[in-house]
Amino acid sequence: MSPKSKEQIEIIRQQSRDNILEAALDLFSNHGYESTSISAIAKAAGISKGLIYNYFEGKDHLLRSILESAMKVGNDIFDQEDDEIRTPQEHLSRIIDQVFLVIRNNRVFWRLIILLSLQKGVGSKMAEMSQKQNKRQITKATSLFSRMGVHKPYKEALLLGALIDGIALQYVGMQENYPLDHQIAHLKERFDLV
Amino acid sequence: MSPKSKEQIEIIRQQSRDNILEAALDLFSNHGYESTSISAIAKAAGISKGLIYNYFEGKDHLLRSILESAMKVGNDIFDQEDDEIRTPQEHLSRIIDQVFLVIRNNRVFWRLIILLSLQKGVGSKMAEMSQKQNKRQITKATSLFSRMGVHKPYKEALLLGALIDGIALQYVGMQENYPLDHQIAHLKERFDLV
DNA sequence: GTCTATAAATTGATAGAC
DNA sequence: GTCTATCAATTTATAGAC
Repeated sequence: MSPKSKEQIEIIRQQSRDNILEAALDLFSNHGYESTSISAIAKAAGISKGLIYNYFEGKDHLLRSILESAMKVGNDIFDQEDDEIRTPQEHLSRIIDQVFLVIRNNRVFWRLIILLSLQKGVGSKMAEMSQKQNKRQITKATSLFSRMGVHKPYKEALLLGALIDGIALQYVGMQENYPLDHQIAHLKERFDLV
Repeated sequence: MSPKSKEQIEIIRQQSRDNILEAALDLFSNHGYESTSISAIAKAAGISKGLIYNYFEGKDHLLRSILESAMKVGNDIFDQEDDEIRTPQEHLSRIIDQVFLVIRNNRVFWRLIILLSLQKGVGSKMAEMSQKQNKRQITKATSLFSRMGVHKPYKEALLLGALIDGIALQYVGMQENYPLDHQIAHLKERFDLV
């Protein structure tokens, strides 16, 4: 009846979907997955409860959609190679920059990831994926430290991984005013990447 | 009626109380506070729902009891001074050992602490307390690094704090087989504490 | 495409029996 | 000291009106 084209309908659907996802991410991240009700999401998104079930099969499916879409963005950034990098120092420095760029641009999302990685349940699978990628990066960092002539490259990489996780944890947990740039700068200094 | 003395009754009460607290801590830590129901706690403790309300006013009071009792243990350990320590290196090394001793002995509890520190809600107050103590330790570490002749003592202390948090996060999040001792050893090496 | 009304199950919490 | 029975509120999820 109404003269809307299929494209316009699709746009509206996408907007509604994204609106729900955005509200859900914010609540999941701030209050936790289990303690966030569908009603709360609907209220935050300014819509009715019923509409959510029009776009997502259930609460768990909603969470998985959030994780999948956001994880995609993260992977895209990590996979881009940079041919202009010459020294292992530059390479490591670049990786660190990319990691924190992703974290900075997806603060609420990463708080949710950390939250889920600590809990059994729905998000466990995602936590496993995250850990697998972490291992890959440890391997890469080890080889780079090795090329740098560091004495214990594997141990160094492991420690760097813990340090990055720690800074990320403090950053996403702090309300604001966290000296992220200072921490990154001093981190690079301490690992001879400057 | 029954010939039980007041002391015996008190012992039974204490046992039941501790039994509930233990079950609740385990579930809160593994599945999160909000997603753990009173029914689940009762089942895990092998008792009825009603009994829980005989010992605790409600779910929030139960959580606070857990935090208070466990936090007490932590404070006791941190506050003990050691007069035999001479060099700032030894002092810092000792502090690090104490921190990880507490974390190691209360793994599930610290996972809960981190969990709560990331979420708004019931545990926020505890997270604030934890952060305050963190600041005190940063100050102490700064002065010790200063006495060691480190160039940027405050930045160094801040980075050490993040590293400790990161190792702790990985340790409590990992199922097992985390190389905690290796990480601590290499951490001390990298900060010239050996 | 969105909403309201409602069903069915679960939650935190209480009262009273033993 | 412990349990069972039960309440009121809230939860996820569905069906049907517009």
